[in-house]
Amino acid sequence: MSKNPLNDLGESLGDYLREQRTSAQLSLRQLSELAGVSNPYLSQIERGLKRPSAEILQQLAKGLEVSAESLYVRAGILDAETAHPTSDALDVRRAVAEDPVLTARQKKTLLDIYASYVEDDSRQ
Amino acid sequence: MSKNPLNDLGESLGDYLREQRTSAQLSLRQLSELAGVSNPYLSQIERGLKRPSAEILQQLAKGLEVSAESLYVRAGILDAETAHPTSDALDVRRAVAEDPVLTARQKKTLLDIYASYVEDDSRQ
DNA sequence: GCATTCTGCTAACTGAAGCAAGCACAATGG
DNA sequence: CCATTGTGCTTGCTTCAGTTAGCAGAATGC
Repeated sequence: MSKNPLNDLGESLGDYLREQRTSAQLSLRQLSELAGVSNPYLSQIERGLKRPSAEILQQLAKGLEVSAESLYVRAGILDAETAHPTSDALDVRRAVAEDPVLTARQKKTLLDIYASYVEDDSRQ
Repeated sequence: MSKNPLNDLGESLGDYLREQRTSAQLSLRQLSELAGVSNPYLSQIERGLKRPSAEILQQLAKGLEVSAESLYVRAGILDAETAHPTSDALDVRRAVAEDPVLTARQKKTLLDIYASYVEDDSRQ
């Protein structure tokens, strides 16, 4: 149906990036300069036409002063789903769940990441 | 000197991967099957000839049952240095900060993501 | 009115990620 | 002694991330 293979993730990442960029009062070229990428490429990322590598995401995160992980999650390359929560340290989970400013989606993201950390720790 | 552009990171990642694979008693093909990549490509990754994308790294991590994050670090695409958190909504922050099973780095990651959510929310 | 300088976007190219097919060598075993 | 099946590696090929060069429109100023 869609000839564009990266609709879902690409767009949500792109939207988020553009949102962050504009709210930071940066032009495409300014951010591209900060992040060390070309401005047309950044434009394409923001419109969901290209999906940036993790390296590029890290650069962009630095330029925008947001966490690289948050971009990774948005880009779908950090996901943390394997998790079956262990029964350990419920404080973080509860604090996240009860936080009034987070959206349900954001809560899920945080909980997933947290779960992956806990699982990882017990694994190795 | 070296005609190979990705010596440092590529090799340390490759060495680590091969180490993990062999100690897990897996052949190239077995792991490539588990991770959903081709076996020649995995071979090249392990020898530092190719540098895998974050997606591939995630798959490999899953197959080896190690954390994706550890591979990202080895691949040089996760580094964790960025942020300066804002001062808002202390509950989640405190719960994360005081969690005993999280590493300092993981705490930082979670706090960064949380900060980006909160910042994003108050921004717009 | 026209030049400058922003803004974002398009087009065409380069280089490398990742693939399928297949090779060379050991070890088994009929 | 040769077929089979395992190991890892090499060779081309396709696809796409990321590039440079340049276009179209809005805002400034001479």
